[in-house]
Amino acid sequence: MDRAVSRSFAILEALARSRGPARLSDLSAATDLQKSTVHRILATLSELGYADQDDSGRYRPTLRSWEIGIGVVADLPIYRVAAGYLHALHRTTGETVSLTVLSGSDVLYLEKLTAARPVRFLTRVGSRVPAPLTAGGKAILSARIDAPQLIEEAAVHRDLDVPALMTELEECRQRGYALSGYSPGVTSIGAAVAAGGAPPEAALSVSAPSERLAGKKREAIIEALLETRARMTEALDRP
Amino acid sequence: MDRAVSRSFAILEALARSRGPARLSDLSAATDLQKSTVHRILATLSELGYADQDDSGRYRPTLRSWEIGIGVVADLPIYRVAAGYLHALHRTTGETVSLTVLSGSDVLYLEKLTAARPVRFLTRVGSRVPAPLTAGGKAILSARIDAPQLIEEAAVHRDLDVPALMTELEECRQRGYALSGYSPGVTSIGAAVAAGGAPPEAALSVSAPSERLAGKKREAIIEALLETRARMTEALDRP
DNA sequence: GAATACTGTTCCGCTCTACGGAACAATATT
DNA sequence: AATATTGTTCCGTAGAGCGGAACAGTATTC
Repeated sequence: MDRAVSRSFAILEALARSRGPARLSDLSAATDLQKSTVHRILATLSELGYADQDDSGRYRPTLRSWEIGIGVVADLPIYRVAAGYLHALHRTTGETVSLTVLSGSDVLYLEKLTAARPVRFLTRVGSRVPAPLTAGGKAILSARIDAPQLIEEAAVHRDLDVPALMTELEECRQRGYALSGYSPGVTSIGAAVAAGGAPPEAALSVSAPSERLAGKKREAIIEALLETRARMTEALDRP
Repeated sequence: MDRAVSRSFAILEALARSRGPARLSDLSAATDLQKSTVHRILATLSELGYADQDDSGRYRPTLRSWEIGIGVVADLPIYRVAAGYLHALHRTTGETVSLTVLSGSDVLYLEKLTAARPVRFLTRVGSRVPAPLTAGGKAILSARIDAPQLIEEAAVHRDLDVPALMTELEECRQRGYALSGYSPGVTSIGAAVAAGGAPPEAALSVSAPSERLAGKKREAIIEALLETRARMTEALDRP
């Protein structure tokens, strides 16, 4: 475990986490590293183009890490294929649609198209939410009942009741989609997307204020969601 | 210049650049580093959550760098403020709108809302294009005539005629917006956005097939663009 | 199916890098 | 003016990281 490498990423992460420019001393405190060490590594990061120093001596991260990261997602088959379907789903439903992927016990928001009448949403693209709390996460997990340790870990992570979650996931599996409402007043409907026969890693979801997701409209949205999921899965399997 | 740190980023970049999973030997060749060195650093990167190894032994970057990067852009005032204005501009014009920032001699595409009737576009979010070739880049540079070395460097970088570029930029400055058509058949109109009296770093632009950008519609788009720029600048200056 | 050419991985002695405490100059704060 | 910050530099020393070679496993080849 290369120490300097590990430390450099710790510093970069601390730099990105700090809103606005960060001071050397703060970074030193945040990472629990000697000032001289942080200084030297920051010099290296600056030389590599990952950090910058303003006139007052404070440091900020550059867009370099973003460039790399965006290249990584752009290379994901799911992401590449999803764009068109997300837009279509957004257009037909008129509501907020999201693309999420499973990352450990969390779900990661890869893309989101916000409704014209937007929901008070806490999540933004790039944010993590515990999988069992979201419609997309439940949809993915429900297709993974064959891997109970995964679900158990996700549940324990959040002090959730494992048997209760299991039965809910089983319902989701039979129904073909998952429901969620961890943000009060907001309901989400999610469906998992699998590629090439492998267990699903991603999910599509539609979110809206609960009162807009009732009756006929709700049925229409579920139908559009499942239809989109089917066509997207097909597109992913097509080489 | 910490060697291991520098090397670790070189490896991570090579990993991100390689489309699909990368083999150790290829990374070793690409970075011109000993196999054992690459192996050790990859082990570190994996432990830190930046890389992953599949069953066949090949390595892929994780979404970790993306998470960090997206946090960095989300923290940019320009990015945070822009979202709403981009959508509005997209709605009124019906065409592709982009938000770019200057990065060295290039322009970096931060955000893009694609038209329903999309243009055959080469650029995607996260890509770099030499500033003097784009409407947004010209718009930014035209507001920087006070810093000729910046413009000169950008021009030389691309073997462009410096005096010619200078006169064009001067025209842009007087007109208030920049034009560009480096992709054949596609015209873009760009306007620079400045914050807090500082020289502009970012630009808004509208792109469409040249034939759609003529006559009255062209005038309307320019008006909408300049109006949006004005309101966005105002919003940026409001604390 | 044996032989070859790759993989990724492990080992280990030597070198030099990265470390961290202390002193530094330059600002803020009191 | 005095004090407490800041970021920066210096340098002797410990040990981290290096790289060559040998390793085991898997495709490829003949």
